[in-house]
Amino acid sequence: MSPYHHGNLRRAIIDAALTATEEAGPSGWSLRELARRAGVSHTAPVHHFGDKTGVLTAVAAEGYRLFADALEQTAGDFFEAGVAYVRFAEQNRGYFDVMFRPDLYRADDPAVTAARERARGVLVTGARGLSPTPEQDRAVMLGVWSIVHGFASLWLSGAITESTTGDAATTARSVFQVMLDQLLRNLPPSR
Amino acid sequence: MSPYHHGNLRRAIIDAALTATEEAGPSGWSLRELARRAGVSHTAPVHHFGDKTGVLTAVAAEGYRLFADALEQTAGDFFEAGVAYVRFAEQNRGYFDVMFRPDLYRADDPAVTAARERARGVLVTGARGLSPTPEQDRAVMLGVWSIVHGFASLWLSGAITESTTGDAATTARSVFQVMLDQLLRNLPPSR
DNA sequence: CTCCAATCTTATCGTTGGTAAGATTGCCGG
DNA sequence: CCGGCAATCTTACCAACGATAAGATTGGAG
Repeated sequence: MSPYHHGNLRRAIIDAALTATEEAGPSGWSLRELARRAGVSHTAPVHHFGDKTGVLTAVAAEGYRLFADALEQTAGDFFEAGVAYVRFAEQNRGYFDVMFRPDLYRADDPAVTAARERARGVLVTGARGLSPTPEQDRAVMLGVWSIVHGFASLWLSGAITESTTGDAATTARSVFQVMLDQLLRNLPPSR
Repeated sequence: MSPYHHGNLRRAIIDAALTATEEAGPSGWSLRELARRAGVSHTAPVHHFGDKTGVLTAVAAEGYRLFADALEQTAGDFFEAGVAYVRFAEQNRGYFDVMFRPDLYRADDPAVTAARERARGVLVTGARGLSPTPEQDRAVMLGVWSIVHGFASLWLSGAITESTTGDAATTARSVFQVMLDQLLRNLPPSR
């Protein structure tokens, strides 16, 4: 029937973790359940991930890679980077729900930190020159990050969805417009 | 030695859940461990909470009550309500880490929804009249909520702490100042 | 003082994460 | 073509977990 060797078990387990996370959250599934979904014994994933934390670490690493890709593709348009942030969260909540829960995985994993820093870079460079004074660069960066991340988090937790029609990106656009309008318009000419 | 009846097991279990959550996150402890910390058998909590989800529901309910209290005490000063939001998250992360993870508890619990709506009320009424036009009231409310919640979340996840000296409230103050400055200053006179 | 209801314990079950030891198979060097 | 090694997967097992059932203890109302 099914061959002894799965073929691409690593991929299958990660995919199973993603769909399971979308269905019941990162704490709503067991490693054994992922193995069942992949059609292997419950210890087969050990060889690829070590333990359950390893699976979540792999999900986080892959998530941050895709996340950084999505942000970088907005190339320069800082407003759209914010929208992309929210869109990623909505369309990839399996990744997102794990990524920002560092207590669930090994946050110091090299693959994770590398991709995370890449994503962070888009925010940092994008916020540079957005603030009235250079001293406030950091505050603006944190502010923009906060509003974007906060909206995405609230959306995923269902706090916003309830009383809203349309997708997250559309709603986010109108919110960011009001909140960042003056900030984006009042750019000092020299910076 | 220890009496058959604990005295106030419900309180003891909730407190144990809070400290355990602060130490290892809401998924980092077992119901049996809480019972051990309280010095009772591992099934004693059942009578008070039903199951593990019941404990987390009780934590969330109590958290939202304290949260609403903290927000309401800022009475009118919307800026300080935002700071109080962040301060609550920092000083009560045991509660906060559970509250905004509705997949962990029964989010439709009456006690939870009541206190949550009370907290939400502070935000909604505070944001009213803050936007340039009445049509944008909702967008501003979501925006302010997003930035405040986002900052608190990022702080707790350790994303901000790294490169910052001082407590969360101080940093939040400087961030909110930059981001909400113009919004708070440009209030239309009539509203 | 009695009895009932609240509270807590012991016993047990199926499931989980993790480890150890062994079976299967792809594949590389000869 | 093939021998053997390393990667991959399995079965067997363990302690811990969440949950349920049945029974023991105790405080308090009448």
